[in-house]
Amino acid sequence: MLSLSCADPWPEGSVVLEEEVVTAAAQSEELDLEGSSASASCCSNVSSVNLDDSLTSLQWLQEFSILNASVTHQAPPSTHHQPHFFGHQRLGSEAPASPLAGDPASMGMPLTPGKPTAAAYSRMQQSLTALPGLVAHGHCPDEVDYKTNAHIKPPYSYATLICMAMQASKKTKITLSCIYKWITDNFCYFRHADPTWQNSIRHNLSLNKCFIKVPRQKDEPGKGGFWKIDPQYAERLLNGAYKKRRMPPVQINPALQNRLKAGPQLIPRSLCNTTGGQSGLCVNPEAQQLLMEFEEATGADQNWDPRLAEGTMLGAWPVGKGGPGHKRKLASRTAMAKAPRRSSSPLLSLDEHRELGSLKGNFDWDALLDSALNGELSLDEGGPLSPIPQEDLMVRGTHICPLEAPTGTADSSHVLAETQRSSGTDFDEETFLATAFLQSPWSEEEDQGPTNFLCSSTVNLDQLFDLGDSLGGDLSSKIECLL
DNA sequence: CGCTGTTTACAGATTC
DNA sequence: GAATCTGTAAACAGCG
Repeated sequence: MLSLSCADPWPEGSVVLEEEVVTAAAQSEELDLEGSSASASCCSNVSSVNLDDSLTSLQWLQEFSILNASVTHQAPPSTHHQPHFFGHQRLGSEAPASPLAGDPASMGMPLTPGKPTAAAYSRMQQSLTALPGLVAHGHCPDEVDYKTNAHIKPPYSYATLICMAMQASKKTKITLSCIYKWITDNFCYFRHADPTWQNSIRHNLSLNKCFIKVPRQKDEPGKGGFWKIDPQYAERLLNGAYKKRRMPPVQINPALQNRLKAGPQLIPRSLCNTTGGQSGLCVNPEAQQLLMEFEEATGADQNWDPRLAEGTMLGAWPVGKGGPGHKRKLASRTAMAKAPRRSSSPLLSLDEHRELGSLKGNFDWDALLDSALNGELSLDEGGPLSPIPQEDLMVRGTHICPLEAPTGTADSSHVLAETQRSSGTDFDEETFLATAFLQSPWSEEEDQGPTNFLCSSTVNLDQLFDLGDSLGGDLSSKIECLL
């Protein structure tokens, strides 16, 4: 059974206000695509300049398109949800809505804009319309809200997911259960999926040299150790981050599928959509109808892409010869149907709940992309919340020295330019952007208040955390509270 | 007992 | 087609 009903870490009502989106969209219109405005940072400039050069520079961004089968038929971007590539959509400034509260995924409800979604992709797409030839796929995917869409497997590798979780944790190290927690919180798919993915996570952690195990101190309670990203391999991982990985067109969560088939009584309460006065009412025929409509729409929209065309709806878990693990997954699904295994553990020990405080819905794709492209992220800053010690940051053999300028605008381009010069020519934007991505704090509340000091300063919070850890967990907790 | 972590094996996808 | 990457499955041991 689902044991994640406790995983609603966000206060009720912490929804993303629609007007926030509108405001952000309006703000975005003030930013020019050329990145020529003063407010548009150098990163925007860098990106836009290089956009003409190579598709690969934004290939990792196009990753957002590969699983767009989930279609919401939203109004054109020119209306309400104004796409904006370089603008700010500070959704993260609001505590994100709980992915479990009114989880539309279980019903195939339309996807919500904003949050861990491909909304940024939409913004990018519109921006890219001015850049002929860059939109390789030639389609305009709507938003895939991975946070609430349980039907579509996120197109990210497990290593990337781990990396994201580590980033979101804002700590240098993170426990396995926190990784689980973050993934399930931010990717609805995994909340409903067979927990074998956790095995893959563990496998990845153990196997991938990018991840270093940090043994738990003897006096530290809890199970297992911590994990962190090895700076030595960070760049390699970053290059892999968002690297397109071919995935089955639509991966309907089999566990969810089984529950849907089994009937509403099997749908956990946490998955019930409580909106629209349906509180407590689990998946009803109407909801299932919505699911069917969703699936039909998905199938219809897959027509544009032959790769997606073979995707089907319920029962279409990796179809044909494609799809990883299609052989054994069959048996697995069978077993799953018999007993939808779900981690019975609460995933977290009590002492880790505090640790998870910084994981609460911090993942803001829009802000992430915006930050990366606005130059808020910079290699020089090391990112106040970067888990990668800035002094260790290597980009293809080039040491990125921390600069003194606290803001990553012109300095970022400087770094990039310097890097390009020093490393020859093969430093690409993907690396830069991906690096920036991983250096980015998930923008949220900490944008205000005391955090401003930390964020704007050159203080390396990792070092701070390390210091805090060395001095005692209490201090570390206090530091975290400041964030 | 369940979670954590390691290891092995295999297969599909991607890259060169 | 080989190498590599990634995902999946499973067995096993250690630990709390």
